[in-house]
Amino acid sequence: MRWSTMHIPTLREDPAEAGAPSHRLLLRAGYIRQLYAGHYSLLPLAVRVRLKVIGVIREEMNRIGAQEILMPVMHPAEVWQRSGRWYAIGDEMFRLKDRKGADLVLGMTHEETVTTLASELNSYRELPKSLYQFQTKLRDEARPKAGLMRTREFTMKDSYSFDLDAAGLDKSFDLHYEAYSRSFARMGIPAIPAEASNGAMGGSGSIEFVCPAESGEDDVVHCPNCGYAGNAEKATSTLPPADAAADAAAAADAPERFDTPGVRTIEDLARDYDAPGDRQLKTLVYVLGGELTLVLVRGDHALEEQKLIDATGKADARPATAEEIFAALGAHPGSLGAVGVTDLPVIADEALRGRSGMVTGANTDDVHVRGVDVARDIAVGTWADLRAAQAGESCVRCGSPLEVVKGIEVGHIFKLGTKYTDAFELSVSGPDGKPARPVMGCYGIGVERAMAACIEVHHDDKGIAWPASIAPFEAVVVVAQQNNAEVAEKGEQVYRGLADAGVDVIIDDREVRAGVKFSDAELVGIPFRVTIGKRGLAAGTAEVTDRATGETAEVPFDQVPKHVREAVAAAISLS
RNA sequence: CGGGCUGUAGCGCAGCUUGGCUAGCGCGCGUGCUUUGGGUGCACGAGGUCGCGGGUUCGAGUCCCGCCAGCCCGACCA
Repeated sequence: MRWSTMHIPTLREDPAEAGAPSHRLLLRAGYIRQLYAGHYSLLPLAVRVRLKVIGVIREEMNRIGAQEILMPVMHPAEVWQRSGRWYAIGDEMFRLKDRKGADLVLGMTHEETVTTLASELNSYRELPKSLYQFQTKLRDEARPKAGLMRTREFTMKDSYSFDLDAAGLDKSFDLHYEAYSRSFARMGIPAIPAEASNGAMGGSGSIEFVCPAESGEDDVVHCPNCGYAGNAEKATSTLPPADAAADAAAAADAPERFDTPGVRTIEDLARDYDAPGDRQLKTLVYVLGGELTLVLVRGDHALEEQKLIDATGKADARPATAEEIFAALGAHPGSLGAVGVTDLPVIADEALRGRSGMVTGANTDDVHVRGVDVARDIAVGTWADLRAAQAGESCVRCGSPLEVVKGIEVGHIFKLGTKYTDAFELSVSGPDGKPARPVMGCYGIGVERAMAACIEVHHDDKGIAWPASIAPFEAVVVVAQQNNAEVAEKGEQVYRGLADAGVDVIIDDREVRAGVKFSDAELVGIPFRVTIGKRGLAAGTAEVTDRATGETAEVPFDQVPKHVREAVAAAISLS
């Protein structure tokens, strides 16, 4: 490939609209251009990287025995109606009508479609089976952002496993876990596997792969000591046991009301009434599945909404409005409590179990109660882990202090169960001759997002520094003096030598100053730069420079192909 | 969907507050000379429905109203 003929529109200045490093660099280095919000054209360099990412994932999927297919982007509404998601999903699904007026869906994922294919599985002997594809997904994201990080149109590698039973699903799940771990490692993406909420996908378990990055949207609770990790929506931590003596000291025979004029917050109460946050009950009011519900957490804890949803199975959760609250409890937020409340469901966080001597609102403005014994005074209907784990709390596995890191969700694997095989009434003949319902798993990797995540991790002030495994080219031959016939010819020779040695190489044969070529090579992020110039010509050497480290080696011309090929191989095996 | 901000040449911006002759600057682009291993220097040149629509005015890039688009924060995110 020749730089002089390739479309690589690099920009000298940073584009104004780009915030995240990957967004800025993808634009500036000539990889992508925006058509409109959330929709990007991939230019030649990006297409090359995308194909390499796909290549890595494809190898790893094939390695675990998955088979590649390709399903349509556009689906009849019927299959989505059959699974129920036609009704369950809101504005995020693109819907349209064809000329006959038939309802159609632009696929945001392919569980329905693959399950219709799987109807041709007839016997347990055909299981397990994993099918995968690289296909465009369309999602009407409320807020596309950060370039390729969050778009409305993107490529996803999605795979779907079918097994005879739960044990089989576990195995397929583990195989995908391995394939994902290997894929991300090969692409130089330091993805942390984190326990995650299944969310609306349902099913019995899920792990998301999170690449730590400032620009990420996920919070992951992570133990640097033992490696435990969980999405904030799911992660737990160990708390020190409550101080029984202190509880006893604050306890009372019955809850005791006391006036707290002007007190609205946990902090007010802690400061003015000797009630530290961990001695308070925080009473939140939610509308869960249309029903007003009291949610209790410790005063110094934060509710994790997803845990509330997971614990109750009610996906339509929202905080109640001040009006709804006043109508039900007769008080405003700041003076709410669950003591004596029997007409509303109460769900409480596990950290409150067994506590006594607690302080909470009295459901009268400017009045609180103390000496509350949770077991005695509150009609808790459901106990659950509801609080958000926080940095500094103890790891549930090893007890070390946890940290909270921001990251990008680059992959997610789910145990689905039989939600879709039930809906489509899929069955195979089991070993006993009776019908058996296959259990499914689904597994996704965002291809362009993985590219963005990789850049977030591999860049510096000069530009991108791709891992060799997915770089658009492995090496660039820079002809330092294009107008010097001897230098130009030597550049061509070295270029051919590298190509013949199997190196994915581009020659920068443009009639521009050497400085421009150096800057562009660094901006674009090609791992190895082979510089041919007058200096080296006399000595019979080229300079081979490592993009990531900046280290340069003088290499005799005839050894350049071998040297670079080995350097590339080493770089690829490293990751 | 709520809050904030921004739309002027391919990119980055000034001009708007206080309306006024032909709308400017830097980068990039073209031509020529120059320079030649870290985005050279000089000269000449091309490139604009000032986001769109309406209004006020003798006159609107500038003031007013409406709309659209984009960015950031939040909500949302199967």
